[in-house]
Amino acid sequence: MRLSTKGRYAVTAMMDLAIYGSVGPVTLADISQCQGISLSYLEQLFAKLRKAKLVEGVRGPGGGYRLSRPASQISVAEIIAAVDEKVDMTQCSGNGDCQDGEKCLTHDLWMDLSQRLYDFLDGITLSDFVERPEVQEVARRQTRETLRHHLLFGRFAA
Amino acid sequence: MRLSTKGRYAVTAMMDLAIYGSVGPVTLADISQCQGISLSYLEQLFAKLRKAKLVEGVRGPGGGYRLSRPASQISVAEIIAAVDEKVDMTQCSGNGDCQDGEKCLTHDLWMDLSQRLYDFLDGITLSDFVERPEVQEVARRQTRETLRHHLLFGRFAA
DNA sequence: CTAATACCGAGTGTGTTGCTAGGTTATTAA
DNA sequence: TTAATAACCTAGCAACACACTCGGTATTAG
Repeated sequence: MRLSTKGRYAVTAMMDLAIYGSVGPVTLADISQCQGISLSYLEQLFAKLRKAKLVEGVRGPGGGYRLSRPASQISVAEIIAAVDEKVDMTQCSGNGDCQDGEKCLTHDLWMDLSQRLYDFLDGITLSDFVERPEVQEVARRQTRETLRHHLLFGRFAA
Repeated sequence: MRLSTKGRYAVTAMMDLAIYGSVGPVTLADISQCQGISLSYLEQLFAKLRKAKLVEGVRGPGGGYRLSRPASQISVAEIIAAVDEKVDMTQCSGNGDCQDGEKCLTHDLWMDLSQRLYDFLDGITLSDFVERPEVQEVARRQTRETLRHHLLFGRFAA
């Protein structure tokens, strides 16, 4: 379980999908502009998120990305694990073939801590953030703006 | 709050100090051998841990490192924060000077998650690991070995 | 058809990681 | 006093991850 800015980008982008996804697919261009992340980098991140079955892409105009599951069923741990590179996991890679007991001891202790951390992050879902009142507030306001924006560009024009 | 193998090295090394520190200072050479980490790299990590007042160095033969506080008062979060490099923290670095509310929204949500994570890791101390029965078991056995080792080299010889 | 958008791959500069190598101090045991 | 031990310090380096640019293809709505 590694945690860096890469994970933060992925989580915040997924938050955007959870918050604004009710209107329709969210484009990476929107996220790129709002979060200040490069578009191509977002594409790489979403390639992994898509491979992990966390999001679905919708091609063509009016397309974008949407969550492939309800926000309440997507945990922060899943998102971070999806964009994480495989990490070496030390010499004794879970096999327990250490040279002496001392190494295995601290190794096990770390695995214990690592598991606790994963469980903690696995217990936090995207809906935990979406349902906060101030988010609802801003989301409502910004959804109107998004709608207005879309109307300006004729996306939902009758 | 970043989390990588660097943090794992620091935490496991601190676990060693907590477990075997009762006998006396623990040398970096011992940790290096047991954990399979380079000695110089350990020195760099411990330079930061020392700067963060988490450990104290004892020079000369029979020297090494010891915890500067009881294991029950050293949290995992402190250790990881000590060896972490300063991270950029996005463009809007806590000032809230984002261009639009949307960016600030997810930024705040991430800060919230980040804080929850820190609090979680701050609630886990080194003593949580040292006090586990199987650790006590191995530590007792290995302490004998350590003592025997020291006796072989005349460290505690009368 | 045309524009929008996902999707894909190559390449690039920068920073972190973990290491090697080579020292200097401080302290202890002989 | 001397020699060994171990902390402490600096510089440099190879490998990798990070985040980015650039260029392209495929799909779909209007």
